[in-house]
Amino acid sequence: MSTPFRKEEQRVDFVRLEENILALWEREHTFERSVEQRRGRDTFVFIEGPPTANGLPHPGHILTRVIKDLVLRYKTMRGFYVPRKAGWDTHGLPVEIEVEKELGLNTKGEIEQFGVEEFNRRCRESVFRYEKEWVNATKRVGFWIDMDNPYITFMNSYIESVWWSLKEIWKRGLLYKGHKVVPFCPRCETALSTHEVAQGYKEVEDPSIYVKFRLKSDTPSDTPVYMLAWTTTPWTLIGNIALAVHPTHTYVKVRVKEEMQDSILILAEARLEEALCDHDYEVLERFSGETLEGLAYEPLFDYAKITGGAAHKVLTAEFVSLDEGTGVVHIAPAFGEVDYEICRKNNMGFTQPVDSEGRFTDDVPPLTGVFVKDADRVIIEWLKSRGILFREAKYLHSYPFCWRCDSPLLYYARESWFIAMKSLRDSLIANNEKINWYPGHLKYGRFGNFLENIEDWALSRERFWGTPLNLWICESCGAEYCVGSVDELKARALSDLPDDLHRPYIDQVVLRCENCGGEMRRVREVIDCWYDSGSAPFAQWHYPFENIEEFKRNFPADFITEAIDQTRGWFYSLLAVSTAVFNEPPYLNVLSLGHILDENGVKMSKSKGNIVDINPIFRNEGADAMRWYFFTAGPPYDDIRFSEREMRERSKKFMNTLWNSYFFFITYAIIDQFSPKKREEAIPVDKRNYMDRWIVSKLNTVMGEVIEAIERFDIHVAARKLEEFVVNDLSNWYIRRSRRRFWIPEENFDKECAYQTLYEVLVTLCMLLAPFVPFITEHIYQNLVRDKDQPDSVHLCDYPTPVETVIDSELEEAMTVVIKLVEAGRRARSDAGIKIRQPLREVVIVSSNAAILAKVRNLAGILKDELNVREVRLDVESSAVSATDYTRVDVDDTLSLFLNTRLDKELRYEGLVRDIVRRVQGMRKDLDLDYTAEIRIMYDGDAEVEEAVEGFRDYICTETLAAELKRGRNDQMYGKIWKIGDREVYIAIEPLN
RNA sequence: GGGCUCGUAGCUUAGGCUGGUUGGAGCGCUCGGCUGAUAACCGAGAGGUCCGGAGUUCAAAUCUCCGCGGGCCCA
Repeated sequence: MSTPFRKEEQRVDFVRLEENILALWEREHTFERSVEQRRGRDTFVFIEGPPTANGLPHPGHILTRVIKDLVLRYKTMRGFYVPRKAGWDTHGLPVEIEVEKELGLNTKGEIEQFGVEEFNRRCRESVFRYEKEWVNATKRVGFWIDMDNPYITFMNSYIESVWWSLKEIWKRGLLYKGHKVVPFCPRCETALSTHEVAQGYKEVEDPSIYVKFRLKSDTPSDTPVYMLAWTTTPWTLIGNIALAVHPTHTYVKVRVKEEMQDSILILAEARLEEALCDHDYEVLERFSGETLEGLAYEPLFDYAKITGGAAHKVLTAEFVSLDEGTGVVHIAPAFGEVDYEICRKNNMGFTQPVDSEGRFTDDVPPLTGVFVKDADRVIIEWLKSRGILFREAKYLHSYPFCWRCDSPLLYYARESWFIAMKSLRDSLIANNEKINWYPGHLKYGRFGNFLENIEDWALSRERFWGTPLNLWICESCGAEYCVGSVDELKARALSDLPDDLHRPYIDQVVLRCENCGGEMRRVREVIDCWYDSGSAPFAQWHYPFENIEEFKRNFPADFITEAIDQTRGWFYSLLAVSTAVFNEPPYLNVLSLGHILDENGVKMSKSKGNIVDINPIFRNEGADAMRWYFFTAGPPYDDIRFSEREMRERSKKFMNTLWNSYFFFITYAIIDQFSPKKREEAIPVDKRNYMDRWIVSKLNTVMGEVIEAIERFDIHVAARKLEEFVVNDLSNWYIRRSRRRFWIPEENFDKECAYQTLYEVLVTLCMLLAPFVPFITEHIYQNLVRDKDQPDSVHLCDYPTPVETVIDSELEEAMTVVIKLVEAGRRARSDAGIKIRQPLREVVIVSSNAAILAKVRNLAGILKDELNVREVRLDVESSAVSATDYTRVDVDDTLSLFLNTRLDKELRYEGLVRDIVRRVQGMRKDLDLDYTAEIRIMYDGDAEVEEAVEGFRDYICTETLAAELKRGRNDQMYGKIWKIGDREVYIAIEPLN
């Protein structure tokens, strides 16, 4: 009879193993089959958060991918149908910036000169370049996802779905045009993302001026009263629309001595000292800020063309700070986001005296064409000459500069299209109610708070590479039309449609205005790429133009996961789009992951140069090692400090132990030609010995705990339970305690039980571990399971579920007690200075708790073996144990162990013999003998040695596979003189053949 | 500046919701032991202001507040 198992190397090359498994999966289409075989079952819907393909994948991306993979493999094994469509986020400024760098372009003007057509072609190309790296890493790490049919946000079909959804929003009147204040680089003529802004802060000195705004009064002859405001950007005064004070803080009216004359000023009481500096003053009145509300003041300049509302009034606002300035804030809606907001809330007007290059427009004749920062000096002089500059100083603060060209950024209002998310606030909150967040605090914490204070979504971007905003405006009558599909566009276009819906082609498409018959042209903007990815639930299906049923079956998603920074990113954009279009939550469970930090707990970033390269890890440690490290390092929702050393140690221990357990089995199963039985032919678990019953029971208990933990996304808990089982329960206890059962040469029932048990445990363990470490488990499974009736991949198996009938908690508890007693016994030996090899007469277990004693009684054999004692005695009280002969160790209040440490001649001889056997075994190993090789032994020593050896002759021969054992010396053999205790023993061996 | 979150031995961490024996474990270190699956394992030891401070309480790593530090998001 031939063995069904293939031999294994004791030291395995995990990297090569993984490469072989990758090839196997490829060859056998294992992934596709794992999905297909569940078709018709309940669907577990997952949406892949499309990676932004503008850089190489780093460890954080890998973490996200393996967590996704774990959950999806697990759900598949649990019987769900889990299709997985890959996705690529391909639009957006980051892609454009990469291309700009390559081409050496800096401004939008330069891009237009270069040609939008070619520019966008390169953007499209660059995205594919990075995609390759992603595909490789994704495959290598074992993330099973369908990358042959991905959704790609730049595809016409995707764009068409996005257009459709925007039209739905437009039809509901939720799409409007407004202004948005953005950080803007006047030289590059482009808005910067907050991320880019954050890169460019510098300490600079700016002017700090205190300006007097004269309040209007009914009688012009009155002594003028001024509001004293403070600003560090004098040029923005041209755009002043209002002043703001805090509603509840105390303000004062003071008489202040100035060089020429006294003046009456109003400012916050708390700012008096600092703002008035050395000036003498006299407080005339005190009042709260709200008394000032609505007062009108004289404009500083009359240049501004103000549209859409009132101007030059005092407003109240909570954001007014008393930490600096005067407590009176100058408000210019064109140059500050809070400024813009407060004006809008109070129906104030708007004025924009600056053009897109940061120069004053024709509206400001003396300054026309002057760059705003250069106007500061001029404006200060004007104010001074008019006597309304109260004070001038310098102010040191950090201010953002363009990371690319180093120009100071301007906060600058640009026209922008918005989605009125504020009006959907209640729906957003209601939909959030239906979502389970992991970790739970996000639901009402970071995310919930964000929804409570939601702002309208500034949707448009004045850029090139993005989904074109599908709005056409009539040149004659100003009518606005949102195109919701390609067909619609075709029907109204005056020319043929381009093959590509991107700029610049789409900009050529002119529509006939239904209103006046005039020509409609598209607005120039593209849309925020967050809207693209937020549309994934339907746009990946090209809904509603295709796959209507497919979409309905896959909405809402059961599960998504990304890193925590996506809370206001994709997690939000999904909810926002879905709420606006369907008024449904787009996902029901969301797992937010922590970030991967470097070894020192600092975020990995390009600029810090601390990004760990994952490719060497794949080459040296392998994917399973990395996966296991990520799964066990801590809760998935906490940050992980990535340490390669830690990763190696953590995974080595687990992977090696798992491998060695398997290797042990394979080695002996081949020797014994063990072949696995079908379930119905196997020896029933309850007929097997207690160790077998224990490990099976433990396995099933752990199984339950693992499933429970994964369902809660406590992946670290599940992984650690499994690791503990493999290392402690299986390897270090079950196999170590049971190995002699495998060494018995002849066939017997107990050995069969041991083989069957270890076999079953290993196979089941592979299934339990398959979602975590898919490579090694597949490899082991491939060798262990050869039956044609069984699935031919571990990933095609059902996830094991606990069998209640084999769980024996009594036995598990008993074993726990026994393990504690073994530890106590070892300690007693250590305390008494007697090594384990020396047999002892007895150990006495004393407990007042009869139930505990009963448990120990059944497993007393283990104590005998582990503690190397002849007898185990149980007693309810310790009085029968004499103090002199026994070493006592307490396990707890109710359980103690007494080790009899008295040695007689017989025990000493046995100890001596054991030492000799141990030396012989070591020498066999020195000679690299096969486990089954027979040997001849020569020994020499004093009379006691001879007496001991002769007394245990059979024992020695059996243990060392010796056919001959003689006293004497032989220089031809491999010999050594050993020091055992305080005597010398000569031992020599040679193999027989 | 604001919100959320994390902060336990040299390192990685359990426990924290539900306050209550001497705060567990792994790696590393020292000593001793064991070893024919296991560069593995076992025993002992050194190593902790549980980030700091205040409060609640008979009792705080745990609950509350205020700081400090890391992270994320937002200003």
